[in-house]
Amino acid sequence: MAKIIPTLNSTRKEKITYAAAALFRQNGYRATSMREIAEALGVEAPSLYNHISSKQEMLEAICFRVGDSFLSNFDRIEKDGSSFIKKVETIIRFHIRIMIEDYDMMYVAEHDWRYLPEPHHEEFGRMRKRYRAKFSGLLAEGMKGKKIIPLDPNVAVLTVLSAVNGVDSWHRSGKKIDAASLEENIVALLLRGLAS
Amino acid sequence: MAKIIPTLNSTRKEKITYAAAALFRQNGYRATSMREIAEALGVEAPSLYNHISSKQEMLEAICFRVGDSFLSNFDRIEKDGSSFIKKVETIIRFHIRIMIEDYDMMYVAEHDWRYLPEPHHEEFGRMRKRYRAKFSGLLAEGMKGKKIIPLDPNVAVLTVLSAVNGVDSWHRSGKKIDAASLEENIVALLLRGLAS
DNA sequence: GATAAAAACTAATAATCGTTAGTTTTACTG
DNA sequence: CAGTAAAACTAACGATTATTAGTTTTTATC
Repeated sequence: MAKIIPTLNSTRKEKITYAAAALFRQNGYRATSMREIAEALGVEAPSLYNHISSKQEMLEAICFRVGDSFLSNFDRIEKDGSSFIKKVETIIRFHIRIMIEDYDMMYVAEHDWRYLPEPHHEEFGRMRKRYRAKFSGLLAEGMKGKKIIPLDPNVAVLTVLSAVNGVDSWHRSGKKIDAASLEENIVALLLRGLAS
Repeated sequence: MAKIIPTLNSTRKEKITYAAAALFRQNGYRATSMREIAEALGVEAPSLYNHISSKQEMLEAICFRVGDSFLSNFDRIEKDGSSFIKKVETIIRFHIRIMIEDYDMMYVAEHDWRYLPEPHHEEFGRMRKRYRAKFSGLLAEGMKGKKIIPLDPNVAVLTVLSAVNGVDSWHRSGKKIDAASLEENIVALLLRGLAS
């Protein structure tokens, strides 16, 4: 009955994907039914199949959009000519911003990529690994040049990447602090530590 | 046919819960069927119901065991008479150790508590909130006494708690570093920061 | 070795899932 | 306003789910 109205910057397929991402984040991929996605769009479930080919396809679209975004951003920063510590800071800030602005998709890519069907699951796993290796390499370089505390670079990457996921909790708990302060606080903590 | 063998420190019910926790962590609560849990124990699915009353009950047991453990540990540390910064460090180390030693249950409590049935879901949410408030209060106290960098204490807590979840990635990726070094690296990063 | 309790089994339930087939309604194009 | 394509609909499919009922096997006690 009710039609999914396409707009200039959002096709019908994209509208469905966004609605799916929102529900996947709230309830998880496996706990979200096609009927629920359809209901959120004011439509019956089989109608969705005029625009998408499967539930899995939506998850793929979400995960790889996020993954591509991170990889291409990293490459851009790597070549921007800024100082080492500034590069690290820019990468961290990028993570936080994506977490704030594209929360649904970012969250789903992080939590539900394990439900990707098998050629894609392994491919996404490799993407994550490649990203962490790049980041870890950058940190190792900075440690050599004494620009950074000597740590195991792999552990440092895992910890930093997990830390920015703290934005997740911020999203759900009242938001008593604005996005800019949130970003500054996280960056300060990761670069300078707790102890003074 | 095959019986679930109880041992001294692990009743049949606990054995089932552990097996369930392992599978919940690997595949997620909703993606894990009772048949899979039974198969992991060498038994048919309906046999499980001689020991547990539902799938949800297992999730409850897992979540609240973890939650209680964290809260009681925090109270113990709070009263142990050590210095402020040492308390913070001890709490962080406790998180990391639980993450290493009770990985399955910790992971499930963190990721799947949203599937708790409703009186318990809200209760667990309150437990998390209470824990973060305690931790946040401790940090705020340290900031007042200049023992710690001035930050928004709530953001600091969210970031620290998320950071220790980085142990998660360590679990899955080859473990080329031992648990003790892992702990030292994370503690150093959180207390002193990346920049030198 | 008989008896009773514990714990396994088989069979089946109703509910829900993603998806397909076939049809009808809506919206655009001439 | 006729014709066509897009997008909605209803009905139903086979598969899977957690769980129950009822029964048989195993284990422990005397």
